[in-house]
Amino acid sequence: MTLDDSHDATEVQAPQQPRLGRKRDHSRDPEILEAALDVLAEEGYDGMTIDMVAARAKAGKATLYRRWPSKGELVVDAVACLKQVDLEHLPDTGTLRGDLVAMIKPRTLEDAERKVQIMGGLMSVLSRSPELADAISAAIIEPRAEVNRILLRRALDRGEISPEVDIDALALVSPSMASYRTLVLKQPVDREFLIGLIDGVILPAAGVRAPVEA
Amino acid sequence: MTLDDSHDATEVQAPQQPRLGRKRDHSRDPEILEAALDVLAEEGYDGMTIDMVAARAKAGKATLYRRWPSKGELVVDAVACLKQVDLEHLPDTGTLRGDLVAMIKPRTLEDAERKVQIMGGLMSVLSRSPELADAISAAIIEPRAEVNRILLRRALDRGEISPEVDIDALALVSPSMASYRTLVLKQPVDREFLIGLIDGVILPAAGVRAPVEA
DNA sequence: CAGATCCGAAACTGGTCAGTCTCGTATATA
DNA sequence: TATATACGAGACTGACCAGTTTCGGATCTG
Repeated sequence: MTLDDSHDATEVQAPQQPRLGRKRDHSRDPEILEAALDVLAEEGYDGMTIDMVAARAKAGKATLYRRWPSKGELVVDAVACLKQVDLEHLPDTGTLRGDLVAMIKPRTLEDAERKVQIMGGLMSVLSRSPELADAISAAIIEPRAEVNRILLRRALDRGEISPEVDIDALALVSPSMASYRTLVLKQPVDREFLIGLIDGVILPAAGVRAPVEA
Repeated sequence: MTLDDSHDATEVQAPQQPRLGRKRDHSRDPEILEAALDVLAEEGYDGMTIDMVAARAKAGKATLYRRWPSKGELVVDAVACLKQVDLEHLPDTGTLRGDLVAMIKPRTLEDAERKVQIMGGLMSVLSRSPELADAISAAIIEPRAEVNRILLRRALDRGEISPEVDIDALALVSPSMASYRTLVLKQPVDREFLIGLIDGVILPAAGVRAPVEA
């Protein structure tokens, strides 16, 4: 949304002639947005300053304001630009447990942790800014839930889990517990934790029979 | 901690002579701390100003600084003053489900919601202030987990759940999902949600047989 | 009533930060 | 080489806010 009518589409990928010179061109937008996300994850919304973002992107503060009218809109854009999980290429191993375990990849864990940190840094602003709340929801919250819904629905179609299971509710178990563990308990969401979550909570709640005795 | 060596113990409950005059006395500490918690829950740490707290407590800003050296310490004190759950008088109905359901009381839900809001408002500051992180942990996070651990341990002793269940992990399901629902999804943690959580997730994960067919 | 104490109100100080503006430079076109 | 554009750097402005100080009034003590 905030993205459509602004600049990204035209400028970010504008080919022009990328000269030999270092990195100027036009449109350093992606670097700036990435810098904003980094600062956001580390400092939170209120702790983030425009100077921090500019410095990290090695850009001038004025450059940021040439592209975004305010800090708030920059952040909304940055969040909206978070790369999405590819819902088309989810693991399909034939079992719910297989799919869930296949989702555990170092790359995915890092990505998820960063998003959770960003979400945490924006937590107290969510109530103040519906725009931002929508951006976060669309970029982080919904996709994560949707992945689980898809895997659970497949398991349901396969007859692996009972039709009485509340898929929508169950899809939120992993995002909830991972966020809480990262933001509140400050503990790592690693493979061990996730396997325990899958075998100890999600599969039993889904009514899958043997929680796998190794 | 930050409480012990300061003032509360002597001033908060100092009887003195509560004269007929309106409400002066000495030690409006409780009102001030309550005001701080209210503002905190509504605005978050960075959104909260000392003037807001003073205004809400109908006190002068100087009065706050006469008692606390900084905003940070005021907040730490306020959080530490949150009234604790009484771990001695938990429901004991004879079944895990009975105990968990008995924990659902309007009073408790309100109290929990406020604490979660406060936690959310402090989320982005947790990394910057270990003191505050400790206060939150001791006042909000640990007690909530401990309640569940106690109920689960009782169920274990009763033989109601299998010894293989990871009680510590399971005790975090409810706090995690309730926090996520409140702070991220902005949906109410009401009786319906909690019953669904108990019957759909916690009891199955605990290995309790019949999830109760009404 | 006289002195001491504590209060709330509000003025004040200093630092920080969002947002603006200027300027010297580097690039791109021609 | 000349012109135009967009950049990074950084000075600047104005608002806001933590923390301090002042002051007039109300209460308690004697």
